[in-house]
Amino acid sequence: MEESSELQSEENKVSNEKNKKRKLKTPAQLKALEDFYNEHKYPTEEMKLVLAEELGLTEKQISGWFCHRRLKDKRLMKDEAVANGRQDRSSGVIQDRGSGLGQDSCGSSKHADHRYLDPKEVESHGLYNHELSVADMTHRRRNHYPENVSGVDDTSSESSSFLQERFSQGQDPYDMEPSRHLTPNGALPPLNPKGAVKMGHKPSGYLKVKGEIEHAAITAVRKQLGRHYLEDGPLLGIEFDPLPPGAFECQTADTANEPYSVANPLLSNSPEIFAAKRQPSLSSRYDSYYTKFRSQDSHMEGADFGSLHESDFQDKQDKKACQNIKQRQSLYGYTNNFPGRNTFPDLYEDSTGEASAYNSNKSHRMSTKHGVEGMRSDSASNHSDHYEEKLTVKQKTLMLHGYDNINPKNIQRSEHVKSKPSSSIHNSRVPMDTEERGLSARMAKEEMFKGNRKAKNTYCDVEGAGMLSNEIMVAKRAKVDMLQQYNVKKSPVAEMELKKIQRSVAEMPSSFSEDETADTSSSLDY
DNA sequence: TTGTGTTTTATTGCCTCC
DNA sequence: GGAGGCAATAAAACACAA
Repeated sequence: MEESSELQSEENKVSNEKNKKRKLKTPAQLKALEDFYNEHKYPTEEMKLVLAEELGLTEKQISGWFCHRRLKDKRLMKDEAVANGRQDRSSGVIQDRGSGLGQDSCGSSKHADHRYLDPKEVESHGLYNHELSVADMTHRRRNHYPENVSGVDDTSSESSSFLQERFSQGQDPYDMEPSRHLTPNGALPPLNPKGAVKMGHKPSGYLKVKGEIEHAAITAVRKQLGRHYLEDGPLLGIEFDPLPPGAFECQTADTANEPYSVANPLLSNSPEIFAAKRQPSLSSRYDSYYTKFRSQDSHMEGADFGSLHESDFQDKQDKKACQNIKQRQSLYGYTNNFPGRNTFPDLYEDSTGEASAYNSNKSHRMSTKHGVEGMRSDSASNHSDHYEEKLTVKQKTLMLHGYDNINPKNIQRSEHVKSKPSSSIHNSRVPMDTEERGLSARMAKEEMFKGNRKAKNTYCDVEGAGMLSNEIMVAKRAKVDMLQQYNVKKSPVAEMELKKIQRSVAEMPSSFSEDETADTSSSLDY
């Protein structure tokens, strides 16, 4: 298969000139192109050249493919817009596009068409509904090649993520291209929520915002309940001990405004709460969701590993195994192919639109981190749980090596993955331009998904057990370790990477403690 | 096996921008 | 005027039902 793909690629180059009979792109080429397209809808000439070189295609073919791909996207978005329009009219629910914050920029049908957008803007934003379209299509493509795309595993396939690394150095954990969810050993990952794409129908506008609406409703109820609402109250059916006399004597003056802090002193200083109170507008849907999620998880600070769904866990582990390979490649060969741009920092900081939507995501993640750090110190002081501290270190090193082991900015970004939605989203809120609004909505969606999974898992872990926080942490830790071991066994690539990283860690400056390096090794599987 | 519909690829012409 | 992008079109490849 591998040989045939390469052969076919070579054949493409030669035979395309000889006869005009069209050649289908190999699955690996398609995967690479799709991946790249998700990052850069309008690749520069250099990018095209490199892509062409990597994929064994001509630049013309690359250009043509991207052109057609954009057309395809546009077509799909039109269809979707029509479908959504119908749905929205019939349901009368909040429009999906833009999810509130980005509505002005993405909600109008006018913007459903690339033609009305600055191409650069389109690229850097990603049109709002783009992910779904691409996901849908890549999904279809995967069906189109039932023999398993990753089974090709030829050089082009290798170069796909590789190229992505080179040009974007970003990985959105919630990107929905199935191609990225293929495991390094060629097996399809276990079903996960993202697999819902498989259901064939894209989520309608209503379905997509339904969860948000529910959270908003919960928040509303919560505010109505005021002090009576206990975030971390006992499970239903548990009887309370009688309160001691005077138990309510020392309430804050305005408890109605501080239901959370009453319920959970840990949160009283939370900037999230502050922000939630400050933000009664549309965005409060997310804010309140974050708050809810965080409250549920107030004892879980630092134990985010266990809160990952195993499928996602596997996904991330698989992706990282591949990424690590690519990252190392990028270190010795392609760190700066394009002078003046496309280095990682450049991609991050380039605000001209060349950088993909990841830029914004990353910056968000970076900013998110700070709030989380702040909260972490809070919870740490309250919990005095050494496991938590250890996990924090572990997570840091894990993220450092698992995601981005080069760039400090990337490290920060990686922190975001484990971080909870934080106040910095709100605290750093300044008058947003269109791009930021659209981005904000998207980020909120991402965070919501993470939060959903996390909250669910948290509940699962403590369900009916009444565990003390330490026990919870231990349980979670054990779960994480188990999953890590499982993933090492399951993924030979990850195992190989593990050994390689271990070697490279041995060469690291002595400032890295042994503990950290040890954690790093196991964290690879994250 | 065949016919039909869909998707993908290649080509060409036009338009816009620099 | 050249480069890049979009749109239209043709044709090959593919999926699927009869």
